[in-house]
Amino acid sequence: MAQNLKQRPQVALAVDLAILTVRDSKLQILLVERANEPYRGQLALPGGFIDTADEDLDTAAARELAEETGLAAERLHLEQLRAYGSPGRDPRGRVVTVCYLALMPDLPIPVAGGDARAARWEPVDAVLADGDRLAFDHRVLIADAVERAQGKLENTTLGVAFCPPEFTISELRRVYEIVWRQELDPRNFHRKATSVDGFLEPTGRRTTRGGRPAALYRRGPARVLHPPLLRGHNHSDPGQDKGDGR
Amino acid sequence: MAQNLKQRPQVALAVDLAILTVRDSKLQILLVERANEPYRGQLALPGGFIDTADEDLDTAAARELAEETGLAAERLHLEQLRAYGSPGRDPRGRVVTVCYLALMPDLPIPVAGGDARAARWEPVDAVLADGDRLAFDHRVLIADAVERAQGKLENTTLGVAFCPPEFTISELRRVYEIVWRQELDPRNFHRKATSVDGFLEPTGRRTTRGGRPAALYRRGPARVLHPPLLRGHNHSDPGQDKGDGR
DNA sequence: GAAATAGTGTCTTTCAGACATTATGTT
DNA sequence: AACATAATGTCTGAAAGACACTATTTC
Repeated sequence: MAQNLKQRPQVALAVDLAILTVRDSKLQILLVERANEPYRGQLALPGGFIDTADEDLDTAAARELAEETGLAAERLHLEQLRAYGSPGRDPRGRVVTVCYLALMPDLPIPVAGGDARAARWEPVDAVLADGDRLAFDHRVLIADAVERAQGKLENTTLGVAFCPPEFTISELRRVYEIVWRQELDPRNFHRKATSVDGFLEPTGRRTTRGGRPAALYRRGPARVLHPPLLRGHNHSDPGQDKGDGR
Repeated sequence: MAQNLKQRPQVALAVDLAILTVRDSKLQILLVERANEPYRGQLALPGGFIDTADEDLDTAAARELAEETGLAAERLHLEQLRAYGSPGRDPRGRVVTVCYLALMPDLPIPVAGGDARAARWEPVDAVLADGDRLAFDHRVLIADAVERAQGKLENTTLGVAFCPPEFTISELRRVYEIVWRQELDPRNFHRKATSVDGFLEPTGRRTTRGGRPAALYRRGPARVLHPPLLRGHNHSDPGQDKGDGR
């Protein structure tokens, strides 16, 4: 092992954010247009290099998130996705990035970030379909982030992370349908959501809109779903190889 | 964003391996005894700094795995766990490590690694119970690795990664029982394992041991379990907070 | 009343959990 | 025969999927 750290090759370390929301009936991701080379003019995940030498990865991610959205990280879900470190992923040199996944409700906030970069929401489907618009290997990071988010909705109560503080069961179901790209039966979903202990807490209040007023709920204390809320089998995919292994 | 990478603070990047196996009816992990300061004499995950500047993270992990076990990574399951980068985690300075999780059958191989370090199997329960034996923050990495492995067994067919090329259903069940620390009904497990399409392939061969000979199976092409094979509810844990969020 | 959306109920199928019995080898 | 382990079967209850109906609001 290393006697002296300075003798070791060092790398530049960055933190990138995959901030997802459900907006306009689509799963969208916050992207910035790069002002400088490389990939000038293309879209990239917000992020940046670790500035202070004594900054924790999670802290750095939370800081970036606050800078980009103006939101304190405490109010959002933020978790590490994974690290990416292919040698050629940044033309400037060896850059390893740790990507974080954030889930947030559709707030009117993000447009004006702390710095000059123009941050905007983009539908993930469109962005993934035209990967050439994306800088670096961010197409992969985004795909991984979406996959992680989809899985989270199965096993945890994080669907509510996409919802405002008070929401109806229909709104929550629409989140699931959009993130999973799959229609769900409203009655079965209602039954499941209300039967899971600690998932939803009734507020007593109701909406007032088109049809019959819907009951408003807030997030409950539960964090895991037992048993999970499963996506329907994708029978077109026999589950042969998800490419996770080696 | 950075004009010049060299102006950015750089960090030392390491890759650590959490190599798990089921051995001696216990979940065990391959650890090395540190020969140098810091944490001299304590146990640590095998790993090392990224040597060549042009080495991919996955490649570096596979190389370390081969050095440590003498096994080609193609035959094992190897996946990235996550990155760890707390400022104080290495007293020598800022070191970010990317931890990889490997699952392997109980092979008589690992003892003699390529280098002089004494690598040995240790039961994870014992190591986690006495965290003071471990160097750095490796207690956390190991706990995370075990948790990931447990989850993998629910949703994927990776239980077989702990088994030799041919194995019986009882052996597979024991893997699940040991990793999950939970007894499973042999009959229900047998039913489930054999009913999942592509999970197991009969070899036609049988064991010859104590009681009635058991049919031998090999790993099938399926990689995901649909529906998942769930651990029993842990009713002592109401699932309030898994500490994943922020 | 018509339209829109919310909420409840029922039937069926699938699957997990609990448990008994039979099968096939060794000593 | 005694023993050990493997394999199959049966019953039950929980939960998912499919589907019909009732409820409450606005226009």
